[in-house]
Amino acid sequence: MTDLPDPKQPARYDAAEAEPRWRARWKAESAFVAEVDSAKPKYYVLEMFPYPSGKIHIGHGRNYVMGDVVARFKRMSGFNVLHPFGWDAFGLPAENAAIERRVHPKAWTYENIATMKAQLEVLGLSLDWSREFATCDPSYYKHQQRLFLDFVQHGLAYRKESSVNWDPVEHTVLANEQVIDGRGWRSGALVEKKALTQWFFKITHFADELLNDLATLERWPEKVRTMQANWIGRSEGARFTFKLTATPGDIDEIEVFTTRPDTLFGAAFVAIAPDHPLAAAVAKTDPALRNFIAECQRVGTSEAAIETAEKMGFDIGVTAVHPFDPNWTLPVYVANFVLMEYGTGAIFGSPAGDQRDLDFARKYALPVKPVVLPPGADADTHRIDDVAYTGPGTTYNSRFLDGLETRDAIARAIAELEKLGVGHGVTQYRLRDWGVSRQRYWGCPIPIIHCEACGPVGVPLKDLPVTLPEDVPFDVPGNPLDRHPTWKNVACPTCGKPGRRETDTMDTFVDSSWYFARFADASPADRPTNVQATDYWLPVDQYIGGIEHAILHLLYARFFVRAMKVAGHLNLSEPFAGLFTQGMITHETYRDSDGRWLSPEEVERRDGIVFRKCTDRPVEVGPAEKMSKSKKNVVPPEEIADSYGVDCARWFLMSDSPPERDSEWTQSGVDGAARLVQRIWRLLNEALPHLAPVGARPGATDGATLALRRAVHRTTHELTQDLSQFRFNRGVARLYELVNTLGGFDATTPGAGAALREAYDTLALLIAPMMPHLAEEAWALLGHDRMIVHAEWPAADPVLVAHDEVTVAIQINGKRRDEITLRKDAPGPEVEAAVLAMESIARALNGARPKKVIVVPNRIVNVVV
RNA sequence: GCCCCAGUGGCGGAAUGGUAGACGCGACAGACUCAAAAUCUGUUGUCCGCAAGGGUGUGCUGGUUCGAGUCCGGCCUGGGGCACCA
Repeated sequence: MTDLPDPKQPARYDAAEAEPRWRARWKAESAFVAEVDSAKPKYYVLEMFPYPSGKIHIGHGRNYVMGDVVARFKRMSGFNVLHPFGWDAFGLPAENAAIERRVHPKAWTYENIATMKAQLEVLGLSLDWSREFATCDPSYYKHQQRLFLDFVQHGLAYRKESSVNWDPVEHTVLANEQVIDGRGWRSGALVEKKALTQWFFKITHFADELLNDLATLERWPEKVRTMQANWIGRSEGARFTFKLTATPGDIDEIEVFTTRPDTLFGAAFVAIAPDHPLAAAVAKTDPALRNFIAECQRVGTSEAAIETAEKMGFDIGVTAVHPFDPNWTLPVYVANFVLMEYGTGAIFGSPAGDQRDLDFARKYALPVKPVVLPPGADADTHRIDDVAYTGPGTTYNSRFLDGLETRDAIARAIAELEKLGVGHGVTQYRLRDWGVSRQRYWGCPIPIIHCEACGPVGVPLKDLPVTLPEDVPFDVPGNPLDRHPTWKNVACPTCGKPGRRETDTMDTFVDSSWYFARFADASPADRPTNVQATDYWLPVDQYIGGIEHAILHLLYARFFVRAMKVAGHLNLSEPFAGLFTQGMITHETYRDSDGRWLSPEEVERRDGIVFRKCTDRPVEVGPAEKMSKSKKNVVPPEEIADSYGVDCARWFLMSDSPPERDSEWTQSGVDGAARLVQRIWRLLNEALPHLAPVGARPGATDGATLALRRAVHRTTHELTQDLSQFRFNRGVARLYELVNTLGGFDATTPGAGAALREAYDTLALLIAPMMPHLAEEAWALLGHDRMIVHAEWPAADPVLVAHDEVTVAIQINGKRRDEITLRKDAPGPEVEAAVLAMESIARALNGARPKKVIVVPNRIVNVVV
């Protein structure tokens, strides 16, 4: 029996066959390799590069597909597009894998990269792979070491002491995420704070610039700019000193910072950080204070842990003299909520004007004297009970500040402090310098040699890169570089005497702070950047990544380009002209009865109950959460690619949810996308015999044919806007509407051949960014010789986009009562007359006389009675 | 604890201060079929009503406005970040 195709049942689109074929052609023609071309406008689109954690899941896919849709759309729109890819390859998980599975971090990382690259290729991304690198490649981190040395030279990197989370059992520094309820995640030991001398980048040098330039980032989400501004936290206030009545450890004063010097007459106490020098001095002779400080240090270094811990203080028995009254002394406390890193590590507490100070005062029975009278309040009756008044008002109970408004009182208080010579007005930032030292193996070595005679000396450029030794064991916790028998022993480059290598490596945020610049030209072996290439390609026109990077990564990158500019490696200040923060793909989570996470592949649903596959063990189903390896709620892209085709997955990822919001991966959504793919293919095949030849242009049309043309041009117009504005889900809806219109159009309509040609050509072009393989297949079937990746984005005809009639709702007192269809832009009086003549409106008015008729042209008519 | 964001049918969501629920999913009904799958057509916020029509409805609450999902105040719930996860 022969298998003749049924003319009524066109063959189904075979994605499994077509997709690899088109990817091979793109590759063969190097369709996505970018070259500098000054004749064309450039467009650099970049998705935040991934950490090679093992496998790509469809949640990553959303990020890359989004970027790819933009890249393909811009390429078709005439831009010279750069769309590179690489790997953020240093990091803690590789070391954890080494400890847990006895694989070397390097082997583990490069294997993961190979796996993930193969997965990515299936997604059909229009990437220029010729620029690929991993940050753990010595050919990349070599240049990072050079940048580090340049920063040292320009005073942008320096050493100072700061504290880390220390696991006293494992003798290891712990990351904040490895501290769980104050204990080490593996050892369970109570974590201690430990001071180490570490390297810092001087990001505070650019604090003002980083804050002010946020205003220039017009294509960044407002919320990200707000978050960064708050993070930098510029505040104006005063720094001044309290003289002490005793001088423990020869310390005779405390410098504090405050934004509210106007509340000084409400002061009840002075509080210092547990790691303040005065605390240490007093603790020498006070065992109880030593215990208190030790207790504070068990909280760990994270601000969240410190802020959520119960507020506690310890009176150190020293008093401080009020700067405005030598006869007024205040108790000095060590308090667990005062941070050494912020301001001066000391504050004064004015309980009536600060909630935390008030809680503290109530707890330790300190006086609460209100000094700011809220607007409208009465001085005789205004009381502070459990709620502090933190707003502005009129100063009272405050001697020479009495009667002044908050603003003036602040200025007057600062003037007084200056006159007395004990303080001055200052601008303070919450932003702290960036600590980059990590006591870990799998990171970029800090290219420094410590010499007893010369101090820290930079490794000479000719000796870069300082590479990681590979013969290291991971069965003992701690930093293998520090324990290595030979690696750290090296002669001082300056004097030749025996020296020690710096065994700390760099924070992995350093790696991701300049990779986008290296992508402009990843080839130079002798310098970090090819400035000609960076001048052409940078800044990144569209950067796409998760909102979780809104502050740290993006701020560090903004710092880095400024520092690189100082060192002569770049000519710009802002790395990312446009930013889009996409939401995450979520999926339910599954837990076995023993509490282990299970992947979606390991479970099955039977009669609505979820079981571990092939067993009777029920599985606990958790809510949809961010896809993450740790919770195993991931879906691999190959699974979808093999069954439905990757275009289907791409389409689903762009549909439904707005891209900035989280989106749940569901099977029914994938099914819907698969139906659309087949529907397009079927409609195209059915219409094909009726199409005019390639290049035919529709003449004058009317009726259904004109309506079809209008639909095509309107969709083109709207989709162009939607793609430009990252409204992919709306664009998807518009394309569904167009396909519905095509499905309802009779292809045998006389004289419709040219309009149909236009419609199907346009449809193929419009779906090309989201479903590139199907678009190529359709384009070829439509008789075009060149691939659609080289085709031009269609232009909408404004005449066909415009509507000549509009339907306007009619309200009476804001409630919709009827509607009326009028020609577009009909003048107000004409609309009003038409509306008032309507029988339904007359009935609804029931004889009442309209007081006012509001006519919003082409929108709405509201009759007010 | 602090900073930022979100909340709309059974579900994902749409809506320059101007017809709330586009589009998709699901459900229901019908067509085609011996039957099924696939496909196609229709209905689908909710309440009252045979219908015409009307009430009600965007987390809660108060306000601004001719008009509020949208703007403002106060809350509730969920999410992101908090400097060593990336």
